[in-house]
Amino acid sequence: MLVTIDDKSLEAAAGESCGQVLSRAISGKRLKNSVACLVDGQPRDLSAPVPEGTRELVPVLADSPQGLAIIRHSTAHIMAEAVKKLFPTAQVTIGPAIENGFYYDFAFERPFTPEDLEAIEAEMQKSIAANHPFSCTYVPKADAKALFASQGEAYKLEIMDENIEGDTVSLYRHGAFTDLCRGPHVPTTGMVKAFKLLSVAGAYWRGDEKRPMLQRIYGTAFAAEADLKTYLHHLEEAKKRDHRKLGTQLDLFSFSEEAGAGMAIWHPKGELVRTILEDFERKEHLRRGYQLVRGPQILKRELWERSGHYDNYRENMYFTEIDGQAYGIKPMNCLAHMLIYKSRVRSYRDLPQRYFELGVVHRHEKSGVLHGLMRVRQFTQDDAHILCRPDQLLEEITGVIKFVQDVVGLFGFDYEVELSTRPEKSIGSDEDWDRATKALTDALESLALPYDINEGDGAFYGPKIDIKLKDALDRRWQCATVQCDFTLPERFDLVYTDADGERKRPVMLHRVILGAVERFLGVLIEHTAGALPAWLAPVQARILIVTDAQKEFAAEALSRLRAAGIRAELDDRNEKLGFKVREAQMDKIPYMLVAGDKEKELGGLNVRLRSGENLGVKSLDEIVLLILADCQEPFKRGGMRYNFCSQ
RNA sequence: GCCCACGUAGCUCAGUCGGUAGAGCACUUCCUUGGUAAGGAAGAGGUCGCCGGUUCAAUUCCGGCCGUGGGCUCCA
Repeated sequence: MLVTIDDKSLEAAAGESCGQVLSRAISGKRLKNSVACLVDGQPRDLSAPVPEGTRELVPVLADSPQGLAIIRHSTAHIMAEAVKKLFPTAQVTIGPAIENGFYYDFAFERPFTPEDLEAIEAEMQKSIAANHPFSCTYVPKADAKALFASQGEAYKLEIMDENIEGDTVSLYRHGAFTDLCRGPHVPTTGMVKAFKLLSVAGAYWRGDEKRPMLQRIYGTAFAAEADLKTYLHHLEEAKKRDHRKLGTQLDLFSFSEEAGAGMAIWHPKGELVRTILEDFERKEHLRRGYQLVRGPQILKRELWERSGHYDNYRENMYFTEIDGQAYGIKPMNCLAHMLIYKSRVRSYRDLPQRYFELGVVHRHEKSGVLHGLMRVRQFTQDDAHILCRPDQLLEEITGVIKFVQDVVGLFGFDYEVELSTRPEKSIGSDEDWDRATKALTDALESLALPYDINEGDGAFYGPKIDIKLKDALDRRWQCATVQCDFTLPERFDLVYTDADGERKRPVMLHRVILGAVERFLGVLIEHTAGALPAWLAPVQARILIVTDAQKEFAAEALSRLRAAGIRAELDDRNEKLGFKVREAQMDKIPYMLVAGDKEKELGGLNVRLRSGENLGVKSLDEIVLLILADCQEPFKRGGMRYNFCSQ
């Protein structure tokens, strides 16, 4: 795999390409599966000459992550070639590889249509069939600018002016198409074995909404046709898990054009799930020393002016007027929590104060960003504000992260952690920022949580940790977050009397665990494909009768299950058992309890799980214990306590 | 907010190159009492998102609005 180059072989390799040296050292087959190589860790074309001083060469295999990125980026070039050939007036801009594919942004006078995409694909196939080599040349920047200027490629000129330092640029050519590019690329276009163009969408030039809107064509490519098929199949499957689809199918929630965009309407089953989840949250917060509080839905505008929300967040807020007095509908819960803190004199002994509220907030999100339950205009945050002394910061942050870990672990999510540090525009002293950032990193490290750093992406008032969960289509949604805040305590003049009798400023932590109940449920529905764990399932058990000879027996069994606290229902319709099982399966009900003559005689019910497994006939007592144990199981595993029997 | 696409029965979708519409599931009634993913028959259900324009005539063409989807920007 790894080819070490000593001085002697480097001399022998003089004038040879990396590919030639590698082909001598490794089997031809392996080289055939390679799309590029790493020269001392740097990705390079196989056709590149071996640079002086090279110590090692490593082939990059087509199906490795790096290999896929190179294939995808090369496919983007082939796509740009096809677009320029079919639509000569289109201007090329940039076309990187991304997580599951690639895109290329074009400036063109009319929108691309699905038919255009087909034509582009066909044109790409021609280029691939021709098996053009990708070649790299280094030219003076001035020459490259002359070349792109002659082709009317204004965006490429801008990139050279603003983004490329030095006097030399690299150009990649295949067939008749030349692009400004750093590379590397696959050796020839024929190495692209499997690709598909997926969609076209608008995208701002340089991601700036004040710049022109370009057209972005998304596509994907894989090392082999089978991998592409698998991926496309995965996309289809993921769409079936879409929480918007399942929300309708399972009758959990809906949106109504009449009610308004971004306003979820919770149906009985959905509201039940929410209630169970919120009840769980209240208990877990109380266990961890939080206090339950509740603020008003609208507060006087002056308060929002004082907090800075009016200046910084006004476009996202809704306002109203009462008796000539202006009010703002809360987009956040912190203000009332601070008023609670201020309602009496606080001693250092009183800290930390941890105020928890399932706070309903309204935010005027731009219409284009609304997305099912994931992005709505009214939502409920599991919000808390912790007011503590600076010396308590580390312990409080650690406690919050541990809390998040417990909850995320309970549901078995994949997640990513990001630490965002001080942005350019920020307030507060260096000392405060350093202490807060250190507290956040110390907390992450003490819990051995891997994390990425988002330099300069913190809030203007303090650094933060974000935890992002993935949805069915691999999109990331921010859920939990912990933010340090020195500003609001300042603005609202929050103080406590310290041991030395001095009045001091507490630090405020803003934090959420689930984030928003709505978003979290959206992600959870996709994560579980709608088969919610038994403790959260709106209907835990459904009794299915075989004939109406068991109606009475089944009704009796139902009331016994309900008396034991099981959320059960009865399907005594005049339908065949197979039909009822099918419906119960589609409703994702964890326990299907069949009542036939046999069961009636034995005084029990036949237990079928939604996995299809049949546990045989069990007594009602056994069934109750079975379901309750199933409900407790995730909590036991996570070392949490949540008592179902007390409900 | 921006670019593009879409909006037909409760749900999933056909259809109409301008002459007011159809299927499956669901719903109601009847037959069927059937043992682990769809038994049968009949019936009912739509001002084709809303408002305007063009036209003898608009669900169909045009415009505006509302809503949804894929992205961009922004965020829990």
